[in-house]
Amino acid sequence: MLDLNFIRKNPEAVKRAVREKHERVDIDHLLKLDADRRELIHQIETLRKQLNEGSKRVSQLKKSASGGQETATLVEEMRVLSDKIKDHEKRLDQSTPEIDDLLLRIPNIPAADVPKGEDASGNQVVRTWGKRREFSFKPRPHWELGASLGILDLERGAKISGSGFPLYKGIGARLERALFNFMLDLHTQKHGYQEVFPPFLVNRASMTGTGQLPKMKDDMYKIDGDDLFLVPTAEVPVTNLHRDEILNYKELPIYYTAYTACFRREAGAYGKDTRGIIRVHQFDKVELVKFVRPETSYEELEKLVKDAEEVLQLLGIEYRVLKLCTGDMSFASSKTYDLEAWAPGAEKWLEVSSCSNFEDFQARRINVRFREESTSGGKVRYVHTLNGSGVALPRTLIAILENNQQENGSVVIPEVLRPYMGGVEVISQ
RNA sequence: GGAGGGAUGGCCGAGCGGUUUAAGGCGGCAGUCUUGAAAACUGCUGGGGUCUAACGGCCCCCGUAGGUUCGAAUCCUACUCCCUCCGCCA
Repeated sequence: MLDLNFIRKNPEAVKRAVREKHERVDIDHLLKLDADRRELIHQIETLRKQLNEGSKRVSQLKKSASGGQETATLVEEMRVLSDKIKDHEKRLDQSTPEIDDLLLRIPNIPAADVPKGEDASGNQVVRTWGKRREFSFKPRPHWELGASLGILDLERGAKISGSGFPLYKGIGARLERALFNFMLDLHTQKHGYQEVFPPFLVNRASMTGTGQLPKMKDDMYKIDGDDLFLVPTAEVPVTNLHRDEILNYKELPIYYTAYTACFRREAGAYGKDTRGIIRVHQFDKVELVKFVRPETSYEELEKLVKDAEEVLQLLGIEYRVLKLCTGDMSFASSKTYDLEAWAPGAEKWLEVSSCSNFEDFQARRINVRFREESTSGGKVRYVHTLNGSGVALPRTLIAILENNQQENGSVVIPEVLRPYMGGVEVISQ
């Protein structure tokens, strides 16, 4: 959510951001509603002041126990005034939700160095890492490898739940577990993140706070009978951890990492990436979340990306880093880097991480602030929030299977995972 | 699921229709004293909105939302969350 005061002063910049991110919000209409609202507030406050003064006089008159008639007249006057205020307040209550709703639909403004672009084709490759493996045979896609190795059973997953709910078995299940344990250990032990294990169901306020609602409501699983949603990413519970708090400057920066399963309906993505586990309704992910001082957030974004990259480097997966253009970045983001791993079987780059600086956009929604040092005036300011996958599992698993496959169909386990696998070096039939 | 108890500022805690402009304490910050620190003393110390060039003024916030009243932290209703006990249960 943007600062309404900022919108008043910079309507053109806001309109540009709305256009660039392909949103539709009538900013002029918002400003009109806002002006009306402020006029109404002014009226109410004037009336309320009169009411407060009148009530005080009633109190004094009653105490002096004189002028019964005067008191009765005044009380009657105040009753009329009170009704008038209630009437005005009703009008205010009608306009406020519309303003709030419009505010929630305005996207964040892209940072100055974000490339302009309409869609994914406008994204810039910032760097690549790793050497493309030369295969002496035609690399097979992960769904074939997974099935023949008996570690991935999509048919039975579909039987239990439906298409897009993968079932990992045996050494495959262990590999999945090894991956997120490895990632959590790396981030907690080497990168200084605190591990949290949050709820997988969250309430509406949390979903709205991080920006999934109202825009993405069709992409989420909603619990029937309760106002709860399955988390589409750990970003939601972890970022909401400090909702409505004022942090001490000494606490910043705060780094959290969390494993959760993630649930996404992927409405509107039907027919895309239907083979294998490239796009599924349930997947595992290790998330990185930061709360930082505003001055440091872009520096913190670069560090966050490096932390995610290290996961891929240690796993020996070829990847590239993209800086997303205005048209392809998410609603709430100021600047986003995507990490894409190379999958030689599926023959495409797969997004395994998306790292964003939201500046104060989320902080404003979830009301997370911090108090400055008293030497800086002790002012209360919004923190900046960041997050990124560190990293998403199914596609990382795909990259491992497809990159590390051998001609006989077996797959070599990356060395860093072997301690988590009971020393298993190769998955074979 | 059933029965009770509770929710007040960063924390503890008073208040139970009108000097509440939310007592008091703790914590925090600044100052005095001191070579420095501690102690003691003094002062300051929540958030939001709105008007103003600014100084500052005014309005709102005592879990949330309604209601009663000239006036609500205080009375009424509903809801949420926490605690205790019972039942059920991994």
